[in-house]
Amino acid sequence: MSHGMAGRESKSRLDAYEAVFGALAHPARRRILLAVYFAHGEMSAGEIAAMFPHAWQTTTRHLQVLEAAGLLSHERQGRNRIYRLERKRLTLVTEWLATFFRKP
Amino acid sequence: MSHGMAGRESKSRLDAYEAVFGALAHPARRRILLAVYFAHGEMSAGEIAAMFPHAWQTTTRHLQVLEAAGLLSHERQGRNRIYRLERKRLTLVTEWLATFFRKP
DNA sequence: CAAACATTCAGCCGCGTGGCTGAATGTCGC
DNA sequence: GCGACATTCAGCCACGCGGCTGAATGTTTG
Repeated sequence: MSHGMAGRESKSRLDAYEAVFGALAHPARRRILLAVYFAHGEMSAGEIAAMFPHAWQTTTRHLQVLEAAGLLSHERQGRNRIYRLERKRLTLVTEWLATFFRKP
Repeated sequence: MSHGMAGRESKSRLDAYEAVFGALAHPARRRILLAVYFAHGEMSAGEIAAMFPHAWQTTTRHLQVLEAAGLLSHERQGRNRIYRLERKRLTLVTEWLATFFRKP
């Protein structure tokens, strides 16, 4: 018990998978991630919302889901909100997939 | 236009992403894939259903979702249905992820 | 063939999700 | 400070999803 929350870690890890895979399930959210990536990792909420036909309020919620999953972070810049891609978080998925391709 | 259905391909490809990411969104379905993998790639519907607290009919539907996404296939063996893991299909996800980690 | 077993098919239902609209918040320019 | 702008917050509604139960299908064994 040297490091404190040993048992907890795996619990919250499962939640993390849940959040990340859940976030990736929606096509609009996958598009957002790709768009931000191709815009060199940063994009304002307005620019992102402009990509979609639906109301920007809807996009706002998608952004919140992505941020809650740890896939995006934001920072206020003047009157805009700049969203930044958190690529490290995607490695969770990579890890999960890697299980299936390990040679025994 | 040398290869014929050029425009179509990307359409169905998008559907494929939709199906695969959608299938992976549910924790029970992720568990099923892992379980089948650790059982050396094959498992009967009954064995899979036994892993979960909920009714087996519910698991049946999860299996259908996974099969529709191309992540599992099945084959009748006596009175059991044997499900087999289709690892190749997971490479769709790998590809999608790879985009984010290419060095320019 | 009948009974037992493994599994799916069909239909019901409650809840979360994703779309919308209408207000609220925060920031810049004059 | 006021008005314009960018963005979020709050609340509404419809639809799909994932759970359930009850019947149907197909297969083996005596």
